[in-house]
Amino acid sequence: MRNMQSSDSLSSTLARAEKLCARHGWKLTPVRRRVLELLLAADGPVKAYDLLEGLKPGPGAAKPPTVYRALDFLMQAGLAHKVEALNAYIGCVHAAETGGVELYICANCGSVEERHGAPAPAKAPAGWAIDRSVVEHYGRCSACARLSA
Amino acid sequence: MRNMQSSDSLSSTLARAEKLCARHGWKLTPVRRRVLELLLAADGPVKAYDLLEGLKPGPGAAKPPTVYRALDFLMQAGLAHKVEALNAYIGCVHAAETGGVELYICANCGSVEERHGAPAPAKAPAGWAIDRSVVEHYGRCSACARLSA
DNA sequence: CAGAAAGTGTGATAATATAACATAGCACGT
DNA sequence: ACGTGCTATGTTATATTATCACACTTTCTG
Ligand SMILES: [Zn+2]
Ligand SMILES: [Zn+2]
Ligand SMILES: [Zn+2]
Ligand SMILES: [Zn+2]
Repeated sequence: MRNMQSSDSLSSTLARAEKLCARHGWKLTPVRRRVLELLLAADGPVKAYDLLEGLKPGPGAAKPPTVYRALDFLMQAGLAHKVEALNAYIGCVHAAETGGVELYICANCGSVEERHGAPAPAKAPAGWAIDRSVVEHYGRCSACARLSA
Repeated sequence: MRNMQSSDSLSSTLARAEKLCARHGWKLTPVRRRVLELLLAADGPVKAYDLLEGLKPGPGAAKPPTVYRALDFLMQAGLAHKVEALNAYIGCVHAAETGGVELYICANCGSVEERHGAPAPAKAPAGWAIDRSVVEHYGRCSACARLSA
C-alpha cells in the first residue's frame, strides 16, 4: 500500500495548500478541501467514485460532477494529479511544486512516488512545442522488488 | 490531422505485421487484421467505439468485446498502442519494434509521432524496477507550431 | 475422432465522465 | 443595503469507455 502520510505531514500539506490558494486568490472551498484530504489520506491512487463514497458521510451528498469539479480545480492548482493509465487521482504531496510531474507507481503495493521538475525530454521531434507531458512508470517499488526477487 | 500513411506504406506495414505474427505463431485473424487496418488508415488516435463503427460495414456486426479483444491482442503483439490520456488507440507504424514507446501528440491537428527504444531510464527511485512506462507529450507539431507562432 | 484450447458472438452491465440547467453564495460598484 | 454579475454548487440525466458471463465455433493435438 502507498505509504500513508503521518497525520502531521497531512495537516502540514493541507496548510501549505491553504496558503498557496490564499496567495493566488483561489478558493479552497469545503468540498475541494475535503476531496484533497481524502486524496492525501489515501494509501494510493483514488478513483473518482471512491471519492464520491468518501464524501457521503458528510453534509454534501455529492454527485459525480461535484467530485470531478473539485478534481479539476485541484489539478489546475497543482494540488492533485491524475494517474492517466489508472483513471485515478492522487494528492500532490509537494503542494504545487512547479514543473511537470513524473510518477512511479508500484503495481504490487500501490505506492506512488512523485518527482517534480523532470528535465525536458530532450530529443523531441524538431520544431515540436511540448505543452504538457504524461510520464508514468509502472513496476515494483524497492520494498516490493526485494520481496519478489 | 495525423499524417495519413500512403496506401503503399499501409500495406507494407500490414505485410510486416503478418510476417511478425507468422514468425511467432500468433494469429492475425480477420477481425484483428481489420482493426489494425482501421488504426493504420486513420489520421490520428481512434476511439474504441469508432473502431466498432468502422467494423459495422463488414460481415461482423461487432460488439464492444470484439474490439477490445482485438486491441488487447494488437497491443500485446506490439502492433498498436493505447494513448492513455485520450482513451484512444493507434496502430504502430514501426510494427512492433522493441522497447518502450514515447508519443508526441499534436493537440491542434491530432498527428502522432512515435519514438521507440527507451528514451532515458531516467533516475528512478533507488531499488525501483520499472516494468512499463507511459510517456505521452502533448503540444503542437512543427507544422502547427509555426502557424500559431 | 475425441478432447482441449483459443477465438468469437451476444446480451447485459460496470465504471468513468460530462451536459444541461437550476440554485445559492459572494464580490463589487453604487 | 441594493442590484448585478460571477463563481461555485446542486441535481437530473446521459454520454463514453470497458468488462463480465456464457454460448458457440473453430483450430489445434493426440
Ligand atoms: Zn505533485
Ligand atoms: Zn510496492
Ligand atoms: Zn509503435
Ligand atoms: Zn499539428
